[in-house]
Amino acid sequence: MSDKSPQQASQKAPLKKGDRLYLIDGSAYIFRAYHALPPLTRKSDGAPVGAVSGFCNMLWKLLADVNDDAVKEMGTPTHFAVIFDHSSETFRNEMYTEYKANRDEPPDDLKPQFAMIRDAVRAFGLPCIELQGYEADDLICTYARQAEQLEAETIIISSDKDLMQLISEHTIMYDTMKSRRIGVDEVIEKFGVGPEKMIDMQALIGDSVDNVPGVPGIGPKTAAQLLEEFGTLENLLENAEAIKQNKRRESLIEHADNARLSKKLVTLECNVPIEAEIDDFVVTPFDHARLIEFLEEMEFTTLTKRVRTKADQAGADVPEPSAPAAAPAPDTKPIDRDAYETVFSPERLREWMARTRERGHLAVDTETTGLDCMTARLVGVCLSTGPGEACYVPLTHGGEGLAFDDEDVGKQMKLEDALAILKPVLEDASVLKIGQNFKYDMLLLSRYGIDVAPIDDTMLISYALDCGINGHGMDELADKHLGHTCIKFTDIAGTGKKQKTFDQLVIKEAAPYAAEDADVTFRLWQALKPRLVSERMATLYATLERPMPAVISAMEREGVKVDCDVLSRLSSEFNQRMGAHEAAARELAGEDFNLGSPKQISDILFGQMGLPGGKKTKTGAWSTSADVLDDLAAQGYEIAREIVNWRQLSKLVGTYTDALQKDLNKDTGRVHTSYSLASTTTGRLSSNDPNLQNIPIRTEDGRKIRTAFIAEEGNVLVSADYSQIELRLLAHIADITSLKQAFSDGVDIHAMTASEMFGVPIAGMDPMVRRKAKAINFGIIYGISAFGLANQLGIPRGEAKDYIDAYFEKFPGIRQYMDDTKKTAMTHGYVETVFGRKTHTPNIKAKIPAQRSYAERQAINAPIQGSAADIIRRAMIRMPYALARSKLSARMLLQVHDELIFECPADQANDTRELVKQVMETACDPVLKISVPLVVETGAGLNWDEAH
DNA sequence: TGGGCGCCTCAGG
DNA sequence: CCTGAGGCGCCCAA
Repeated sequence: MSDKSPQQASQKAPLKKGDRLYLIDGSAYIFRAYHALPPLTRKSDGAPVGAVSGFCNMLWKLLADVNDDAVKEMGTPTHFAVIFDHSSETFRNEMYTEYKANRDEPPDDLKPQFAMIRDAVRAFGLPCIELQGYEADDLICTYARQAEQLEAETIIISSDKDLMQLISEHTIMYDTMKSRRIGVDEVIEKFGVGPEKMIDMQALIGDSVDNVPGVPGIGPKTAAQLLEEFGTLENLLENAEAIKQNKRRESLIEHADNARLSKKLVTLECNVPIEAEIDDFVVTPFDHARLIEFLEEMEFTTLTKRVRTKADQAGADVPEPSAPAAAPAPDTKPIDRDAYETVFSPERLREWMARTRERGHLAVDTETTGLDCMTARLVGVCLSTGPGEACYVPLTHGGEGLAFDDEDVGKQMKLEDALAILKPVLEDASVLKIGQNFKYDMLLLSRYGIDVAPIDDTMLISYALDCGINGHGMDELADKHLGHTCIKFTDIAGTGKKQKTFDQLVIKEAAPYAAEDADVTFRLWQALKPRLVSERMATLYATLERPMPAVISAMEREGVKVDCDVLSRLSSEFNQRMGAHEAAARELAGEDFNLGSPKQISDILFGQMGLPGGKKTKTGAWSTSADVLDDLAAQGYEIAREIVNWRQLSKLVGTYTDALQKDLNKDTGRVHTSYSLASTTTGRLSSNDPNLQNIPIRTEDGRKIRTAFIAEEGNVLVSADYSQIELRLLAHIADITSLKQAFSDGVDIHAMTASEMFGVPIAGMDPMVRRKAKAINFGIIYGISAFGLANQLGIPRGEAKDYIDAYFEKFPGIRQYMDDTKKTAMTHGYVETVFGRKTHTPNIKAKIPAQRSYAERQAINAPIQGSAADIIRRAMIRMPYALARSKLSARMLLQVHDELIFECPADQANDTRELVKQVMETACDPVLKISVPLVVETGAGLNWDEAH
């Protein structure tokens, strides 16, 4: 054993005589569990988890079940570690390239489980041991031999015969699947020789699976007989001449070298340069909360229950683990910008990757030439393996001709070299990648051929925890959680027209800024991730947040095809008509003015022309909004009509027909919006650059814009939208029997509301009456106020109040729901959706009544809007998998709150519509039963207008 | 002169 | 109620 300083040693528990060291052969277990256990998938997202489940059950039994056969027989572990193979290449390949060469790739539904199993080990608070270039067996050998010298008992959990050479008086194996102990006697019984002869035995018989040659014609029986007679392999080979049987003798002589090589291959290395020591493996009390978080995330309900029961018995703090001792509070060094390394050589980068694999996690941040990740180029990569352990890897600084002098530019490693080193780690299922707004980096890296997985996103963790309390940008989070002020990008790159892109920065100056981002991201992860458990948001995060970056970045990268010619034609049509309105308005005003300026309009109308003003704006000016101008137009003031018409067209040109053409990506010929995953307080997404969630539909002119969104040749657009989802959720959440019945019967919900409120029959109903009821239904969802409804319907406040009263009279359950929701917000400070997403409502206790009412309306709206958002998220997360399973090549392109747009080959339109509908309608299954049917309507067409 | 920012208005759900 | 975008107009710095 290497010697350690006393301080370090005192924190450990040295292995001593009589202690029991359990070593799990993790890699072998994974394969066996995968094949032996029935396939099991996680309900929420269909991820395969069978092997993980088996693994967790085994760990739990060994560590916590006093009645477990193995533990009863072997005794409770004092030290415990799980050992994994690191990669397929080991030192054995250097002496024999064919070694394990015919191993197949693990099956697709096993691969993702490797990472999960490592997560499981960590969740159990156990060390996860692996080392580059060595097999798990070598590490096990090294540790077992060390334990042997200390006369401790070693229990190797495996049934691999390669490990049988380790068996001795103090070292045994245990096969948990067969509940079978394998000691010296068992080896002799099975192979006819003792464990000390196992190496020679294997060298003779070989192993076809691992490509160990052995000696042809010699099997276990013969080998045992020969070893019995000659003692050792070497002795046997030297005296092979003496063997009587012709075949056997000749084969041994001919293949003596193979036998010797085989011996080397099967001999385990017991002097591996280990990094973790046995003393570190001491079993410590469970962090039940951490384990439960993981198990819940995996949706292992039975085991979760078991652990909970045990935790309760032990009086453990679940779900509120608070004791500082329990919380992993690593002594975090303060942020030091000068301490970061700038990585120039592939060798150094490889070393960072080696450290990453040891840690099992890596914070990643990319630096690029711009904010649009569909056009930006990669400039550098920032990495952090732990707090303060960060580096910057500059790659393409000074890209296109140097506008400055930077001696470091020439030292940068080649982009493709760096990517080749990074890719295996970024894609390694056993290394967790951590990012802040990771969707951006993932999309960028996907353009460079790297699919980052698995991931955590600090922005989304913050969103799950603190929605409604603060924003979720890195600078704000760093300030709040780390008390650290980040360097702003504009501080180093300047601002405005002269702002530099990242590649134009001097590396020495850029590096601290860049590396800091990765460091901060890592520290934020440390600060925020444990809260998911203690605040019981782990499942929400795992099911509704964590999967989003991958799904959304795929959509963004896909983009949607836009026909520029259609947009141009519309632009000129609208411009022409605007000209006519503008001329008419000026004629009527008798002077020139800017129709785009509310201030000038107000001056003309309410000043010079003396028209009656309606509403005032927040700042006290007369409003010129559309409904005010509509009123004036209705009173016969033509100028108001002209202004309204001009404005509408101006909006369409400025925001859509002209603007969208600029958003066309030159490489793809498509428009790629960006979805913001954490900018709403309800769980909705928002779309920007350009916003494709507010493409007009309500007016005829506006709808023409939708005809410019088209499908690729031979394809169609498929649209699928939830019908009335928010009202349905209101009926479910507030538990309104009559509403639920109406939805089950499939009646016209607004007409039904009108009929109830005003006592008129549905058949032959006045459309105006229905319109009122519809406005009220929407008002209810928004946490109605008489003021708002009056505004909406253009009726006096008193009348609006009468309607609301009539509504509450007919649906008393809704008033009840509203009161209850306000109460919840008051007592808890938050409201939540059907899936447990929280929106915090800090203003609910505001002194100012207007502020408080506003907060109350938010509180009423958030659970409804948010539940709908959760449901469509679930559908989106499942969609890629569902499409693939149905062998459909449809791509999901857009989300507009209750609608999803796909593009698919024309001949798959019907199948796609059917599948999409099915997935969306069953999105709540199986965790939640909604008491109203969710109905999805679909359409298909050559453009978005036709598809809708 | 030009960048930054608040305001108003309006597109969608 | 939840959003994002564009234009205007004001303020401030260079």
